[in-house]
Amino acid sequence: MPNKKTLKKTKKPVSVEPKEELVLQPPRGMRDILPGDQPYWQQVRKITEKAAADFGYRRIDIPLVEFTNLFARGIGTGTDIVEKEMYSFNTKGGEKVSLRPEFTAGIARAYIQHGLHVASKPVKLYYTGPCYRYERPQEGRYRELFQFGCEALGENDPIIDVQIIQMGWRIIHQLGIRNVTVNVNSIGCPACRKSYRNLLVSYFESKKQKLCIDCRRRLEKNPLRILDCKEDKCVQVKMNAPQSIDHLCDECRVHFKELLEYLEELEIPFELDPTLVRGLDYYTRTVFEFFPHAGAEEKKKSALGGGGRYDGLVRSMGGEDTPAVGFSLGLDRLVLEMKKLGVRTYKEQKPRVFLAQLGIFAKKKSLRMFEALERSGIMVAESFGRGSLKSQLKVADRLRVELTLILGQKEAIDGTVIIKDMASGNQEIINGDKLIDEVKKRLKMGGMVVRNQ
RNA sequence: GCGGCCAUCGUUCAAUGGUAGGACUACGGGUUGUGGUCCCGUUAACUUGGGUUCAAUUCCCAAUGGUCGCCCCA
Repeated sequence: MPNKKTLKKTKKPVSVEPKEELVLQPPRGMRDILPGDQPYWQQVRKITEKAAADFGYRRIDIPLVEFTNLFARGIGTGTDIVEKEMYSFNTKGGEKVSLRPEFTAGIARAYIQHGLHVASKPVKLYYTGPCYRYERPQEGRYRELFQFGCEALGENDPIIDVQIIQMGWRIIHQLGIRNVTVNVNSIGCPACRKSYRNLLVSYFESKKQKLCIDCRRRLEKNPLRILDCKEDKCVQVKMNAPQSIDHLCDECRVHFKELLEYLEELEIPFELDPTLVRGLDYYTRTVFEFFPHAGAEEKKKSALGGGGRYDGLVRSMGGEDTPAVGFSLGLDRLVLEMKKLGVRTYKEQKPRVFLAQLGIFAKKKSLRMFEALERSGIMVAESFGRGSLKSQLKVADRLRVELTLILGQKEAIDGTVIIKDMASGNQEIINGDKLIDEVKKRLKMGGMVVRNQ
């Protein structure tokens, strides 16, 4: 008889069209959020939606799929997100579409399309849902990521920028993540950015030989990004580089100055970070990121969220001139951070009563009894599929219920129920009509006893 | 897209060039309708594809996935 190995060897070479094997795993970077993690997610949903409501933001849902050029135009063709991270495909009808890598472009589109600008300004919108980026996954970084964010459209006053920062910070704080600072910077408007850019280029040109290879390339393509580089030698060079905040035009400078004043008014820890440059083209003036500070031994952490002003986006997409500012939070990262910090979430509602049945007649009757208990607001657990009373009690014990109701053949016929106190083990036969009242009474008593101890 | 490390029951940790063992969990049992401990049992894994070899879970290569760093971002 051939053994497994020889079978393997004699197997035919893979045919042109091999039978596709079912892989019990989602594609790379995709993951399940299992019941064990749901309390965290539930908490995140609760806090974010509360904050949105408190600040007067209304929910908007936009499609997961948009035309690819919406993102290309909105986010910028030179950005990494558009250049190499989009899930793009052609539909059967030949449309070029992509899964959204972020929300802002789609929201700007919807804002223009539906004439949302007729509402009084600012128009405040919030969103939540998945986005897709084809990146190399690692901790806190997935190809399917969940975001929550807010956009305020039609308001130029820096106080709204601060309010946006306040919201983001408050959400993070309320989730129990207390070790967070806000990094802020202003990258100016297109006009002053252009002159600053020239200044930067000429500065780095003079120090070109001291830069890393990547940065020499960036010098041509996107010199602002050199400020982000972590290479030691580049860090050295950029220490003395001209800073964007020193070269803002008058209007942008005033905007930023006011923003800082407002920010100081709040008790939010913030840091001016002249090297903060965000990767999306549409940003103007204010940019910010929420950073958890790492402990001494810990590696550096990635941003929990960020945002900024995008005064030119709506106009560039064909809408009217609309200053706007927004932020988004990476929910996966928030959950990750909550878990790391050991943040407590709400307790799942646990059943306090277990219903056990024995025998065919009782089994049938227990269905109704279960419903009656549920209807009167008593959360009941059961394990109807199990036969023996013993195994049902084991389950009841594992669930740590306070009471177990036992409905056997005899009780079912008599119209009674055994009510068993799990702590003491004492049990009593009571009339079926009085069951609900008795259970309610006992559950309250149980609570009192615990408190008096 | 680039580089490092890793890959064994559901989880976790072993061992081994001759196909794998424990712990936890799950399920069942320790007689007739009663739970926590204890005891017994059952289910359950070598990521995939090549190569070396008489023989690969073990060695080599690749793919895939995970993780970490870079890039970038939430």
